[in-house]
Amino acid sequence: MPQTRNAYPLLGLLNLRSWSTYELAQQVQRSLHWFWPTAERRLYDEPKLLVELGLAEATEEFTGRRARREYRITRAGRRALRLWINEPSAPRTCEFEALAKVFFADAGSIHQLESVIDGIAAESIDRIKQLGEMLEAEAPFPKRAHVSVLAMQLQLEQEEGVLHWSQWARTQIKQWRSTKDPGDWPTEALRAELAARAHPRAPGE
Amino acid sequence: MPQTRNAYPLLGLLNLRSWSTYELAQQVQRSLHWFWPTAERRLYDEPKLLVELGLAEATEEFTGRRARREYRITRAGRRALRLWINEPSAPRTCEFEALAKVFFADAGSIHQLESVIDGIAAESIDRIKQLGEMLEAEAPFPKRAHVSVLAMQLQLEQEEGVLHWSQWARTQIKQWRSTKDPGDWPTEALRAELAARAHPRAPGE
DNA sequence: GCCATATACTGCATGTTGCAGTATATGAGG
DNA sequence: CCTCATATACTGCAACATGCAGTATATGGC
Repeated sequence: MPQTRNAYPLLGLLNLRSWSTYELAQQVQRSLHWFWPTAERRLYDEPKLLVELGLAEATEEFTGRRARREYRITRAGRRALRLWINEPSAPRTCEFEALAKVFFADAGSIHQLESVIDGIAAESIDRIKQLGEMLEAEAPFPKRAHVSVLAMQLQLEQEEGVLHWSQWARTQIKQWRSTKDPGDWPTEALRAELAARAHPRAPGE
Repeated sequence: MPQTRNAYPLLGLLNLRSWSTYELAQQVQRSLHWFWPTAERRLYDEPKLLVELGLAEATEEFTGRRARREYRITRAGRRALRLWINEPSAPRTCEFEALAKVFFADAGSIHQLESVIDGIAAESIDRIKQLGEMLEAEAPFPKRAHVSVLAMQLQLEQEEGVLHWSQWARTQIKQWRSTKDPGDWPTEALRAELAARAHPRAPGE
């Protein structure tokens, strides 16, 4: 079966309709990218690999002299897609450079930390806006609205969570003397509160 | 300045103390991996690149005949780290195979979807547990507890968000006839609710 | 006609990953 | 003491992913 990381997500899109490569690239940017980021460069080679494996078919079409490859899923492709759902999923990973900067904030100044946090806020506001636009636009696949809404619920909540955290963090660091000295900020109490949340215990325990 | 993606996060760790490569690899797994996932294989080459750039220094030490390289940050390294904090951060990305499966759930069955969601729940429970253990263990860098707690607040909240979503999603799909037919599930009302959340409007607007 | 942008790609150097392997040290158990 | 599993400490390498720059043709506005 497919060896590359993008094979199944791409089969997922091909299962919705046929696409030209350029259209695929655009659709990946619009929807898949939120939870399956990949370089556009790959999107021109990967469908060809699917064709080699019999999971997709390609036709070449022309606009004047400009060629375009259009891909369509095969029955074997649909079957592979269905089986993929059964397989254990890879652990979730998140690449968050700004949070790394927060984690190493004591290497810089409070002003720098403020900027980083503001950047985090701005990004989540922008992503929430983008999600909003997608939710309000005419749905490209109306019959799939229910699964789309199910997934977007999580996407939106994650973005809201990041935004709320950034607002909270902004208020908290105001109490710090410096990035190296939190002054009277209740570090220990917050640590204990987080620990309790991570280990829910019965009242008597 | 450094060309590789791991340079600055590694400098961040080197700024805390000196490390052998193996120790670095372990520490990356413990802390950085949550928001800066990288392959262990890289951790043996990258510090050498930092040394070449004058951002770190290495000493070779021995346990009997077994060699070990220990790395320590330089002043230039500290400066580079501080400047990194000022640079625009790369957009956050999240690789979530299970959510991709949810997104393409209509290619499979309700039972498959239930399994995927249960897997999501199990993973977040495990990660919350791990965070709890970290919060309760003796802090490796007590003087940095405040920045650590600040970052972990976001980590924990994201995990809780995923867990809550999975619980909610589990109740919702119970109402679906199939992954292709949500029956009377209020798709449109939920879509509208999400849209409203994504576009906060004043009451008169 | 010109030009900016869209559509539709590809070559390629560089960076990243996963895996399998090597070498030495350590400690438990027989 | 010996054996063996695991830890410590790496490296080689094939395959894959990425970013970037480039090419070619189509489109539409001025």
